[in-house]
Amino acid sequence: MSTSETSLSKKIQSPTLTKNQKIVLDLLENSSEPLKAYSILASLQKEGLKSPLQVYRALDKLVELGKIHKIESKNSFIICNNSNCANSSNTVFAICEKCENVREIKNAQLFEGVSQLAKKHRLNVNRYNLEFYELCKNCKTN
Amino acid sequence: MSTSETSLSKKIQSPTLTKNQKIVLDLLENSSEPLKAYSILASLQKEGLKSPLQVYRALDKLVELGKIHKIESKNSFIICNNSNCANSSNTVFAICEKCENVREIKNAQLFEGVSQLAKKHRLNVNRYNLEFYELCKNCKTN
DNA sequence: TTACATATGTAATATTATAACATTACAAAT
DNA sequence: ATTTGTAATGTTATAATATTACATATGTAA
Repeated sequence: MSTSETSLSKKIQSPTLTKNQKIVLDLLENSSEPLKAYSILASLQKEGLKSPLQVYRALDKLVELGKIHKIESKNSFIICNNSNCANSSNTVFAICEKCENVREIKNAQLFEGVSQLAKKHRLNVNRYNLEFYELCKNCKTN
Repeated sequence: MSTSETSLSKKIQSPTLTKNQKIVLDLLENSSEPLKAYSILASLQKEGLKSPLQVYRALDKLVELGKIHKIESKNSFIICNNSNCANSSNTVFAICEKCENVREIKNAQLFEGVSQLAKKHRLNVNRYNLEFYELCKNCKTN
């Protein structure tokens, strides 16, 4: 093993995920919609998950790492599709008022705009969570 | 009874609250912080409330009327201190990351700013909920 | 009066989340 | 190689939050 490899093999910002974290992240990555903790548990029982706590612990960690987000108003979790999140941890979602569909909005200008607004109003904000309620395309046409 | 009185005595936008709604609103009005449903229940048992459902029903109605707001990330409810809410139903909160203190921000320009941002980014937003995470004054000095 | 919508009371239960505690895995330091 | 510390795990039990279901009452408009 070369010395150079050892010094580089340790990635600074992203610790390797543990088994439970990996399978939970995997499930969310392959889901088209936010999932709830107990539904994750049900789906992953065949992979060995046995208790809610195992799920919640994995979820907590993944949120902390910015790999997923919690949709607070729905008690559910969604994969992060935004490379910025690991850094800023700000989130913007559009939630359909009818079908409850959720999509994360990743628009650097919008992010920045909200931050600027906060600054302008003398708010010393570490991070924020913005939930826009709309009528999604599908629901609008139907 | 004069005819004029009958025609005016019915206020358009604010139905009279029922007993349960009134006592829940009262409690929130006199609270310096957001309250949780079951803590409201405990506080109001002497007033006759007996079941969670009575509390949740009153809360739902009050939220619908814009008299209170739900802080989604904390499962708690806070009195609305913003005369705009009945109309716009947009909400902006500043939440302390340390002590969990919550204050509602009522700044028409900020409200409008966020709406403008949404519009600018082609989002057709009915209403929004914005939660700013900060370190509050108290926590900052300590 | 009838009919309707809305609110109520009550019990049971569903859903979401955490506490407590014993154990294991792994990496860093010696 | 062993010790030590931190984080993750497994498991049981339970706490906290929220809703379903159903019977009854109340207010209001036709």
